[in-house]
Amino acid sequence: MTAPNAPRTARERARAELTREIKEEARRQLASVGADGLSLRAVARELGMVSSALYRYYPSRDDLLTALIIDAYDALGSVAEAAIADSGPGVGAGAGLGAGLGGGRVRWVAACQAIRGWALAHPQEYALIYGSPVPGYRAPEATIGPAARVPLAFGGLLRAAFAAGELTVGGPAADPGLSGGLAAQAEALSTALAGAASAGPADAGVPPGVLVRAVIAWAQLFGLISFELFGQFVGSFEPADALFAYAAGQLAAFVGLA
Amino acid sequence: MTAPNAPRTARERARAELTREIKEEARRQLASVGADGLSLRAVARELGMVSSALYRYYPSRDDLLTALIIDAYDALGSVAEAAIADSGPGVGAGAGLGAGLGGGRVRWVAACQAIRGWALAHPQEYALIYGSPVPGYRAPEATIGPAARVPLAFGGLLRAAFAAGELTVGGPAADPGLSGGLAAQAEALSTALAGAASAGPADAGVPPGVLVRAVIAWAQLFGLISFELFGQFVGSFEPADALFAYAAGQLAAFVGLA
DNA sequence: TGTACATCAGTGAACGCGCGTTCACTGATGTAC
DNA sequence: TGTACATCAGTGAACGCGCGTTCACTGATGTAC
Repeated sequence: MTAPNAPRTARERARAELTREIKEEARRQLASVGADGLSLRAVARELGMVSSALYRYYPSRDDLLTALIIDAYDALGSVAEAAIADSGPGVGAGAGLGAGLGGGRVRWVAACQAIRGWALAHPQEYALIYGSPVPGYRAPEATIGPAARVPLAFGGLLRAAFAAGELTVGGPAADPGLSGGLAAQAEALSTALAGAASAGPADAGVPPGVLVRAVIAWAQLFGLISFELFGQFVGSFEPADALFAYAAGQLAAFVGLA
Repeated sequence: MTAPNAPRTARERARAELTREIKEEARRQLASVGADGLSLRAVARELGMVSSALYRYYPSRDDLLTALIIDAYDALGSVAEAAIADSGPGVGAGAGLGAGLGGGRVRWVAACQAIRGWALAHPQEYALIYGSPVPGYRAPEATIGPAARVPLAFGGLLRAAFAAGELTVGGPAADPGLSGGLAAQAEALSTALAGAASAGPADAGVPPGVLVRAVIAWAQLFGLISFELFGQFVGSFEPADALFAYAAGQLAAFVGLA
């Protein structure tokens, strides 16, 4: 049996290609006019077809938007995953700058930098998934999986670091501990993470305290990127490279990555 | 001389009132349809006037939007300022929960909570000023002052805490120090802050390291709020009250407020 | 206090625009025999 | 290999909508004498 999704006939090949081209043109327009300015008619115009023809490929404008959202989540997700994978276990132990740092910390910083890099290169796509919601648009279920890739990547990183003994649990002084409700939420998330990851049942979950801090750090990461992208730093910390590098390191320390 | 801006004639009173009513109706619509859905015609319709009449009050749609943006910044700014002022120096030293906490820390947490509270109560106004930029809209200079109120309030808080000896400078271990460029940016911001505040020339500025951390904390605050508001916590940390309370405390510690 | 003129708020019609979506159609591509 | 039919991509016109903004107008309110 050959690949079941490979297009065979000329018609199928043309359809697959146009479906892709429409999405690419839509992405191009998204980059210049934003999500609300995205128009089927403009996309069709640019592609040299009549607007009604697009309906053979996407049943509505919202479906096209959904495709772009899923693509954006997937792109950012694989960027983060690749950054984590590429700064492998050997890097931290190697010579030079990385010496003395745990692999987990190196991977954490690499992931943060990679995410910021993607956001700066694709601001409108970033805004599409992490900016204010498009009014009247309700994200369908199909976006949930792709949206979870970045948090899952961080979760996997932490699990590995914890297993390797690189996590300083409850490190910083003056940690008042978690309230009951917060601990419960963290526990629920921990088991969800354990279920989603391809981990054996004996694999211990990350302690809830670390998880809570990781969620905070995750939100912070996107807070920094949004501020930079949406212009809150104009006139002070711009360019924000140094600020971001510093913050990424601080965040790693905050979650307990030595 | 009486107040020069007080309306005297019936015409002037009517004009002032309608200018306000238009803005209020626009704010109401903003809350339900978002910034892009805001339409002059709809506002006029709701007010029982003809759309062209609005042009006697606001020269264009963008001017109306600008008025809403300024109002939103001002509302959030005064909420933050009030929270800081109301949790005065005596609070931290009082009995009960606050015992042992510095006034600066109490004020910090109060400001964070107040900002979050306003954002949850006015999500669309929050999105207007801290969400993704409205495409095609360029914020005029008049928004700069109001936009600065929240950062200035935090800045004043830190200056007061520093003067009171409540700031643990360079506290947490493993602080790698600031790179040259980052330190320079922080210094520039510090002098700008000192100039903006109503401080005597002998008033010492907050150390740059603290300032950098404060900026990071500031971005984090809005990262958390945005995640909560824009739905990234759906299904895990929702409600986010406990998470936020914990994070606010951690942030205070991060900037050095004991 | 009364009158003549200037100012200004609000009207209603219109301009010109772009949008998403539907629908009957034509012609090309694919499939079964 | 050839023919008959089914499938599907793309066309072009149209529907119905709402928008921001302009403009000549009327009638009411304010001001100066």
